Amino acid sequence: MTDKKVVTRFAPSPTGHLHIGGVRSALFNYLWARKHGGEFLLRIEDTDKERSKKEFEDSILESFKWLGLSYDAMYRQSENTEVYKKYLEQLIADDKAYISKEEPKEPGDRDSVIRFRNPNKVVTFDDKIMGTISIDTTDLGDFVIAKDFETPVFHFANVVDDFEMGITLVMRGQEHAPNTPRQILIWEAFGWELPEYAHIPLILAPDKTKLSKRHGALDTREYRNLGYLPEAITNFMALIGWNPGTEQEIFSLTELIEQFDLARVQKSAGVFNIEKLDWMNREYIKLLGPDATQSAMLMYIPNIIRNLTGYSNEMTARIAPIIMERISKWSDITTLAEAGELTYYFEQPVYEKDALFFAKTKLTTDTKYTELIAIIEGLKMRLEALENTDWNTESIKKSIWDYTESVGRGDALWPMRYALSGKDKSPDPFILSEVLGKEETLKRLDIAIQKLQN
RNA sequence: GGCCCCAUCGUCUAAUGGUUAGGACAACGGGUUUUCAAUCCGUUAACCGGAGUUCGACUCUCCGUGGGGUCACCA
Repeated sequence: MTDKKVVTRFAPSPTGHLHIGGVRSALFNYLWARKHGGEFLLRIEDTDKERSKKEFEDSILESFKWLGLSYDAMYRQSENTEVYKKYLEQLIADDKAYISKEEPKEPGDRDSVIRFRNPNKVVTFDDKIMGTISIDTTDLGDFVIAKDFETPVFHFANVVDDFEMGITLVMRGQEHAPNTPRQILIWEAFGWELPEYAHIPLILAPDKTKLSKRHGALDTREYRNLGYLPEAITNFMALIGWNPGTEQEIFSLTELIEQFDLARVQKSAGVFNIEKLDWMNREYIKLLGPDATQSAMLMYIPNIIRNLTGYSNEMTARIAPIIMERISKWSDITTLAEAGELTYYFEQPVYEKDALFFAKTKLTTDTKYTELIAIIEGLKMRLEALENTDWNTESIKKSIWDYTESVGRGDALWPMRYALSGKDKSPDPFILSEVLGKEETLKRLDIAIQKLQN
């Protein structure tokens, strides 16, 4: 096959959304094809008429688009019935298969199916990842390959299509490995040249069991909705079960195409580690420009913030850089907002006056209120002197820095920050002052003074 | 249960017979600092067990143990 053009495929059945594990199968097939200038095909395996749904097909296609995995052609098995019928007839004519009378065992079972005449032999194949695998197919018996001429079953349709589409490498999850011999039997019955096989390791949940619904988000669209970036998803998925052998961790899709190598694919299953995904997603967020982060802010800021009387899109855009520093995915914006961490940007915070005192305050207990008032007045006076046009973090800091040093930084900066945010934890007072604006900053300092006077 | 596959820090992994077993995430500690975040620096932490083979095994072989997959008229 050395000179043959590489053709790979991803063959999902539209009985559910694109599973996150499926993303990696698709990705590896995509990478391998692109790396070799070959073709990557998408084949919708919708032979199960009851369980296949258009809605799932749409969802899968949508996820592909989002992930940026382009395919060269798309097929549906449901549109290929004539071809299967032709090959089914051929197999029966050659006495490699036969129509079998059955006693239905379960509801829905037919009283007649098409069975493959199993030669009952040991099938050995060379897997590009697992190595040589040898399995006795005897206990498979004469397995069913079609319910009738119009209704082929997975193994048969899969083989026929892989042949018809000229697939050179069948790469899929390791759960398919034990099924491969029966498919090889069908290939051999037709006398077709076998494709190569590569069974990639499974992705496991943190408890090392198979990834399933109860482990959380599985549908690729959920990751999109949570605000993960597609580049982070593909990068992260590529690194489960594969590594370049170097210490590089961040890869664009293009770099993955260049560096991906089947020879370096793991044999053992890997756990899906969401913390590392979060870290990686953050790395990608850091690469984004202000436009992208601002529109993400606008999109993910929840109604509890939007409904505040002081709300403005302008403020939301302005605090974007501050928020970006403390999130790893867009939905964290919502989480932050819902935890009350964003409210003070839009309205005067509510707090107790004693909270204005720095924990390690040097102020004398019996006169501390008047002392603190004096400090805040001192801050105000210096800030007022700042021109509106010069109202930025650096100038603000410069204008009060020496003063805070003279009265004790903590005793000045803590109350200033508290007056602006009403929170024990927040960005520093200089940044806060800048985004709040001169007028609002002075107003909040006044309010702090008023509180202290009562 | 039969058959198949797998086995290095908690997790993703590097190592292709000779390394102080390396990196990343996480965790922890520290610097910076008014708090948080960010950032920088550092620490803890692994070869599943037992026999071989060999001068020498994480690396090779066998057995055991553990984990996973698969055994449909689903894919």
